[in-house]
Amino acid sequence: MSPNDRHPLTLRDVSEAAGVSEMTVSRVLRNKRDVSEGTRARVLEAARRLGYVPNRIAGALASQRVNLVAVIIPSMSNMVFPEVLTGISQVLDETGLQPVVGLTGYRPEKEERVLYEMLSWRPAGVIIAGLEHSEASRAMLAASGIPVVEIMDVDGTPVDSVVGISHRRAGRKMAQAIIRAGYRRIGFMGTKMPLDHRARKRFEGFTEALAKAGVEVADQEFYSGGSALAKGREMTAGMLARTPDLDFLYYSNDMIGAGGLLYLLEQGADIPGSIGLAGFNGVDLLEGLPRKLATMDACRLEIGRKAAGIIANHAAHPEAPREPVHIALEPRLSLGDTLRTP
Amino acid sequence: MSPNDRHPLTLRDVSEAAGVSEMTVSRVLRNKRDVSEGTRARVLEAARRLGYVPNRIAGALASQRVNLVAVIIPSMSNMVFPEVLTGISQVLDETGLQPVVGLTGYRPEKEERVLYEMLSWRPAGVIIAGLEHSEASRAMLAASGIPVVEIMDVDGTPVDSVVGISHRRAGRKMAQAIIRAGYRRIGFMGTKMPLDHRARKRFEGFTEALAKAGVEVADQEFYSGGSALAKGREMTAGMLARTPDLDFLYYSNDMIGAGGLLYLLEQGADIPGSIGLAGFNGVDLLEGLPRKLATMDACRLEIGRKAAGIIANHAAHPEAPREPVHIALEPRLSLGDTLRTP
DNA sequence: TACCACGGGGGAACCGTTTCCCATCTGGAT
DNA sequence: ATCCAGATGGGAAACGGTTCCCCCGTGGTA
Repeated sequence: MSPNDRHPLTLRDVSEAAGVSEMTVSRVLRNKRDVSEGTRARVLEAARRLGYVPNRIAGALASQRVNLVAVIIPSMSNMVFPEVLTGISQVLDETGLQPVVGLTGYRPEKEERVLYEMLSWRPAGVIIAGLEHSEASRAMLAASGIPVVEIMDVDGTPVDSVVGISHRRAGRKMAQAIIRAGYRRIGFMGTKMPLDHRARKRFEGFTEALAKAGVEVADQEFYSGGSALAKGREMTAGMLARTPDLDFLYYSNDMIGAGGLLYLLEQGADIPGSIGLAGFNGVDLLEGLPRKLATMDACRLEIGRKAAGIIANHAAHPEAPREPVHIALEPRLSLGDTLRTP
Repeated sequence: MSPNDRHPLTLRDVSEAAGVSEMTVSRVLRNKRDVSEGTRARVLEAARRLGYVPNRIAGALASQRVNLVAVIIPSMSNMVFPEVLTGISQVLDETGLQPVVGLTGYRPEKEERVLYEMLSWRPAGVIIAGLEHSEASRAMLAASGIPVVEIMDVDGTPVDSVVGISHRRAGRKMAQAIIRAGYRRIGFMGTKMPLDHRARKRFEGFTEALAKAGVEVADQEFYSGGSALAKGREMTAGMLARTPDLDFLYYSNDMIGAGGLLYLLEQGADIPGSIGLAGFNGVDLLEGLPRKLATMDACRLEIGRKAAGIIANHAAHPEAPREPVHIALEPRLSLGDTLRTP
């Protein structure tokens, strides 16, 4: 308010304005006891009038406590991570903790840099996607001394806590449902991302369960970049031209699955009679499609909420002994209208 | 590495291990001059061996410089803000600056709290969605003394810099295109969000331009919650049942527009002959639809990149005089297959 | 009256860096 | 031999809070 642009306000400025010591101002602003109602009101009024905003950097240094939670994820460009973030925010909002997001672009070196950067702020906890990290990253996480929650995936050895689903199992479950429904000539479409370990694990679980039933993937194709919906369309057209006798198409995500579904509907395909389809993720976009695509829910919101809960819990009870928490959520299969019942 | 869990490592630990002073370690780690190659190597080696991660809190306090950029947006749940964030990250990644995201849920009080929280970390800049803020928020922004970029919208008075499009103009442009194409009985569907000022401005611009042509919106409906694609479907069905003679439907976002499009295609409607459609945003999802929905690109990625660029520029030249930058991007109309040419 | 507990508030040290300035050493010029 | 510049490195004082401990005054109690 007062055009005192000399230098950002400090506790001292407020204390002088209120006629008390800096200590008292600090106590008032942190809602500590040992201050009378009168002084408290005076201090609050002075702080408000001056437009004082405390300096958390100094506060954090002195108290050795930081209200930041590092969240490290590969990307924002598909719907999955934003939804995880929404879950994290929902829970953290109630606790005074603040998420800080870092993006790795699925690149381990980038992940390492981002992690280093984040840890240098001494956050209250780390939420990081995946279980696959560079040696150095794992070392940093382990040495940080703060709670770490690896999310999305449970197939592997976590550094500390973990919240996710088993993608291998998700792949298997889908394969089993497909086999049970009587499909045998199965095609697979997915992203061309060697570093997307979760997609890989789903595919592995999928082929493994097919093998158990004596079935092999009859055709497969991988894409990268571009609009997923359009890619699903193109790839489906291409694959069916190449391998016309397919009776099922498994897509590694709902978006390309939806593209394939729209394409097949236009072609007048008999779904799920002569050809079935399934995707993965359970995005709510599917609700509005002409037919509901079979899919498997990845529990994204819940993963975010649970992970944030673990960090929040540690932050609330700093002295409590640290037990790693391992939560494996169960992806729910939804048959939709594109996977016939046996 | 060494199981020295006593207490997080400090410069002192590294300096002792390397046999130099803390100052020298600090210089090495910040790539400053005045250190011989030999010492530099020894220090680096010691830091690596110990697994030292600098404490930026202390660093920031001492140097009065912070590499964080506050990004304050309403939500992550539609594709628009994640894409803006992607743009911001792309640019900030090159500069050593780190975005910190805060979510407001379109609520001014929440925005105020989040902003306060963010400013208390003394970030290098603030990127905040929209031009409408509470009195207190505007005061905080103005008093903060750091570069502020308001994004998405240019219809209003910015606190400092601004990057966005004119939503009013976007609405007008779309209305003009519709009128020019000869449509006259126009229905509107949008979100029921009194606090989504940008949607409101688009609608205002839209009706204003229609009025100029002597046309009024013949029917309108607002929704909230749920899957946008499904809502678009339902609302379209409902509206056409209620007002069967509509010859155009304008949707406030592409998702509900896509729902409406899918519905009408199923009904075998003659698009764009007897009924036209248009959405807003230019999401790349539209590429894969059976017909391409007419839409208007909101330049989301570019907004993020430009806004981040302004902050990065200020951070790189701290002493340069601060000129507010005003950038109005031009949304591109794309006729797709659902808006006939005149 | 002496004592003590307690409410209310202040002072000093410290958190781990960076900034600023000074000390030392070397080698070449004088 | 002396002087000085440049290279290299160290020391002390911030930075703006919080923690910990102490002080003062008051009022009830023995």
